[in-house]
Amino acid sequence: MRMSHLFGQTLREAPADAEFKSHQLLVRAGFIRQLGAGIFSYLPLARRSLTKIENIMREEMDAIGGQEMTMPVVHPADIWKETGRWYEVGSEMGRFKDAGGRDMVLAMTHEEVVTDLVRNIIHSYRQLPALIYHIQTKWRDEPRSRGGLIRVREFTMKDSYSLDADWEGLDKQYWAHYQAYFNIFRRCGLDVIAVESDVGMMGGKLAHEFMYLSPIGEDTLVLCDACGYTANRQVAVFRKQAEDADEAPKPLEKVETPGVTTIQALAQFLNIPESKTAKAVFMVATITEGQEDVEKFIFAVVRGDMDLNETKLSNAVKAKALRPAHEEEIRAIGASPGYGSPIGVRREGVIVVVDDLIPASPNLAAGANEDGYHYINTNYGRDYTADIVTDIVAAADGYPCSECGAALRTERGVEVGNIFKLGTRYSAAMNATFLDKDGKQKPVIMGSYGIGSGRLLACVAEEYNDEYGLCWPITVAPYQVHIVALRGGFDAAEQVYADLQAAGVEALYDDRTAPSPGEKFNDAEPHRRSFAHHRGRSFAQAGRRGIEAPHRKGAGLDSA
RNA sequence: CGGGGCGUAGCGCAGGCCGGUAGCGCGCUUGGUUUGGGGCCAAGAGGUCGCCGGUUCGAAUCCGGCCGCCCCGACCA
Repeated sequence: MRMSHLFGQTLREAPADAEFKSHQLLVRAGFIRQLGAGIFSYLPLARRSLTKIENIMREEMDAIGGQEMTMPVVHPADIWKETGRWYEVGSEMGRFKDAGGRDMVLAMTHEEVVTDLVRNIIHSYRQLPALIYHIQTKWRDEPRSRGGLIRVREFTMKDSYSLDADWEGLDKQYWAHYQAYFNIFRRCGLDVIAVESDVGMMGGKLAHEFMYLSPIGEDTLVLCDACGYTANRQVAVFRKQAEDADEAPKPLEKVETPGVTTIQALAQFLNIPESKTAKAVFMVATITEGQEDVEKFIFAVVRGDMDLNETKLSNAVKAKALRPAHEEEIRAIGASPGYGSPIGVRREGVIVVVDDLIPASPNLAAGANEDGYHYINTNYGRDYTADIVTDIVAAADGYPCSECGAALRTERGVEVGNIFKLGTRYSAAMNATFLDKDGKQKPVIMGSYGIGSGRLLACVAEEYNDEYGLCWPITVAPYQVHIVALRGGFDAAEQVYADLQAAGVEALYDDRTAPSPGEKFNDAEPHRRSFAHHRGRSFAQAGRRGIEAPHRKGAGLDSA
């Protein structure tokens, strides 16, 4: 490609609103332009890199038996109504009506379409297992897109779907993806770790996320260096140790605690550790009952020194949405903000969820549902009971690992891929069944697996840059070679460019006559091919010594 | 959705309080000069000052509404 005709422009300054390195550099280097919030155009350079990433994904998918296809971006809402997601997913789903007034959906993922195909095509166990995939545009109306290509609303994703007759088959395809994903990220030059994750709106059984560790990540990961346990904080578990578990229950007592509305203040006031207190957290959950959404007040109790994990709580009550309760709602059930207590609150329309550490923890201080008063020596079972007792606490730095007891550590990460064991959630809902060997109709067992190509590109950019600009791994670089022609060397550069093209090497040739050498070099930097070959006067004079091949971080090809 | 900020040339910004000719740097065009890290000189092109309404003789500037974008939080995977 001749740079004189390359569509795109390098910028000296990044747009003021670009926060992350990857965003700044991708814009400055002429890879992307923003059209609207979370909506980008991908210029020729970016397209080339994306194509390379997508071809790597194709190769790895094909290697585990995948067949590429293409499914539509616009779906009739009917199939989403069949699985219930039309009702379950909120404003994140793009919806509109077609000219005939029919409800339509912009694809946010493709389980429904796959399942519709499956019920029309798969009839017999003889057609299974199968693996299909496509690379297609998705729309997710994130309430808050940000960070350039890291978090966008319109994006392209490689998503694959496994179809099996039995659970062993699903397991096999799941772990095949697990390995294939590591291969894909490694070939793109990106180090990732796999963590156990929440199944979220996919509603499956087992899920892993592939995380690029970076401070810009929006997910918190919980890691154990001793045994290798890794999980998204949303689902991370840890070993719970009760404090004074064998202490005998003491009599319940109401004490005056004026102005003491926080756990910290309470512990200080009573001169006890925070671990000897119980914390009440008030939430309101939207729960689907039949076709209807109802709001339920959630009264959650965790030990005072720990934090509520909203994902765990949300899963425990099967909530579609969860938000903090307003003060009026709290008062309405007979509780008092700052002095909340599970003892003596209204129970109708209220779900009391208690962390499983609480029943093992005797004599905790808690609120008295009366401004200015707390109870001491509350004991679960004797003083109050819950509708649900389960783990609803967030793991944190230093907590003991559930596997080995060593101290856990947290890190930030960006989710670049995920794999889900869906099971029969979609096939059962949409009646996608096959006739098995034993002559029985059974729902197809499914898995779904995604990697966002733009986000992956952004993460690679985030990882591979230096003070001059981007320095792509050769597998992702838009061009393998960058030739800069300087005065006195144009003829030689033309020749090299022709030779490289003839040899099938992807070359970007800066044939522009106007810019000064400094400009051309600087223009080459943010583009950052892995090599820059310069042809100039010195080349004409000194022959091969005029060739320079700077080898920087990210370059992955031996010098020719 | 809550809080905050910003919309003036392709990019980065000034002007706004105190209403009266639309400005700077970079980029772009033309000519000259220069040529190994964004050099220099000269001449140009390019703007419904986000949109709608109001106040006023007169609005980029003051007032109201709306839209868009960014950040923090909530949310989501």
